[in-house]
Amino acid sequence: MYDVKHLRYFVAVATERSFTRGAERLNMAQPPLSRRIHEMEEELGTKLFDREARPLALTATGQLFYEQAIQVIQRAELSTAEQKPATVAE
Amino acid sequence: MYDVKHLRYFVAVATERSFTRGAERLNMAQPPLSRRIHEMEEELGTKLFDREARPLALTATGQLFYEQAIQVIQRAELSTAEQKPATVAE
DNA sequence: TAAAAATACTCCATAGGTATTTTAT
DNA sequence: ATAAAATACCTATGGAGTATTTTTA
Repeated sequence: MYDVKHLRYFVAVATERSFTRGAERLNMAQPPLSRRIHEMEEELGTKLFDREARPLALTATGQLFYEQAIQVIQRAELSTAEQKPATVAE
Repeated sequence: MYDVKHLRYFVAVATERSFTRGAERLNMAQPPLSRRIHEMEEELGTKLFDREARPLALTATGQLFYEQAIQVIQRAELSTAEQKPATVAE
């Protein structure tokens, strides 16, 4: 997984427990969001969501991945944030 | 900065202190690498490299960014690695 | 003047949109 | 029957390549 944007997609779906509402939150259409998640699952070789469940649920792997995704996103946000205020280093 | 791949590009140039050698290390051409770094700089609104210096040097901001980039990359590597050992939670 | 980096294009792959169908309740 | 997710198709943007032109030491 190389694109932090995709991690945000995953987190949106996980948070909303819905592709439709996740897409709304992300201001994008549902089909491309579903596809992105599918491709992430293929890339990882494992399901992130249990689509049988109602409402949509994370698999055990999905839950692990969720924790990790949050951390990568936070790390990435920090790193950009810290550049902005010309925090000129020593 | 959303693409971890781009962070790797940056790290390659910073490590090699050269766009040309960074591109070699990444098995890509020099021009697109230069462009990506430029776009990162634009996005951040600040220079990451001092191109006057030779060998090529990181700016103070670039050094800060380097530390952060390393951490994001490591975090991202960990998070994918941890999925693989298939806890294939159904 | 020789190296390294920057431009100027061209091309293609990826990602997103819309319309529609399928699937589960 | 309905609501949500998946599929099909189309388009657009971004990223990479090659060729070439600056740049600067």
